[in-house]
Amino acid sequence: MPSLSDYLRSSIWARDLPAEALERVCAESFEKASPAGGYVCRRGEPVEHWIGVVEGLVKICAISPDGRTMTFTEISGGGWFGEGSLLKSDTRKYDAIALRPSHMALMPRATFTWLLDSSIAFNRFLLNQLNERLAQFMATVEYDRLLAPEARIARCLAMLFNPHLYPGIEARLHLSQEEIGFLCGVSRQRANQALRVLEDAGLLKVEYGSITALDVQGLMRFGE
DNA sequence: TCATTAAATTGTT
DNA sequence: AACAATTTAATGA
Repeated sequence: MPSLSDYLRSSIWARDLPAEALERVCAESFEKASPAGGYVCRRGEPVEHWIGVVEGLVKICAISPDGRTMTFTEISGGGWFGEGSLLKSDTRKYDAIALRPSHMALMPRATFTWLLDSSIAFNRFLLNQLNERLAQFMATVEYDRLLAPEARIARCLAMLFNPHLYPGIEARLHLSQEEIGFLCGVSRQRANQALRVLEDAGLLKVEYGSITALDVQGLMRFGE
């Protein structure tokens, strides 16, 4: 696992920062670990940090009043989240839960705000990240309303390989079929069935507790 | 290292 | 939703 300092320095947004700015970011940020199943942060909490996943996998999710869970997206190593909440002065709107033992980098609000006020490069990065996220969620609504379940699941999974939002993602994703169901808005049974169709199409490989993407472009085009 | 057991995940109805 | 089968992880000799 990379050290916190190495992790911060290798983040995409850090590349165009002057050395002194990086020093300050490293000095003020800190690390936090969460066990599998543990909350990284919860809905309703005050938002004090921008959060980067150093290692592991974190889902951003909500739970319905009757207990059903739905997942918006999964953040893997290299990904950052929570900037939307930091830009507003409001409590956190969603839960973040570690799906595997995970390490997070926490950048305090003051540091984040300072970067925002002092670095055009950082602003450019954030604008791009917000734009990519908006595109992802617009696409999700589109797929949800226009596509058959198998194509929807294919594209939900393909979107996790967006290099802007999830720079450290690997072809093999350690997600159970139940979690894939939460992510794609289908039952575990439906996810199971769809995964086998996609495997037969040669687009991914299904294994115990994980899937391996073989053809992300193909997943994105499935059902056209 | 191997066998046993529990827990997690998947397959099926 | 429930149940059975399978895979992995944990434990202890």
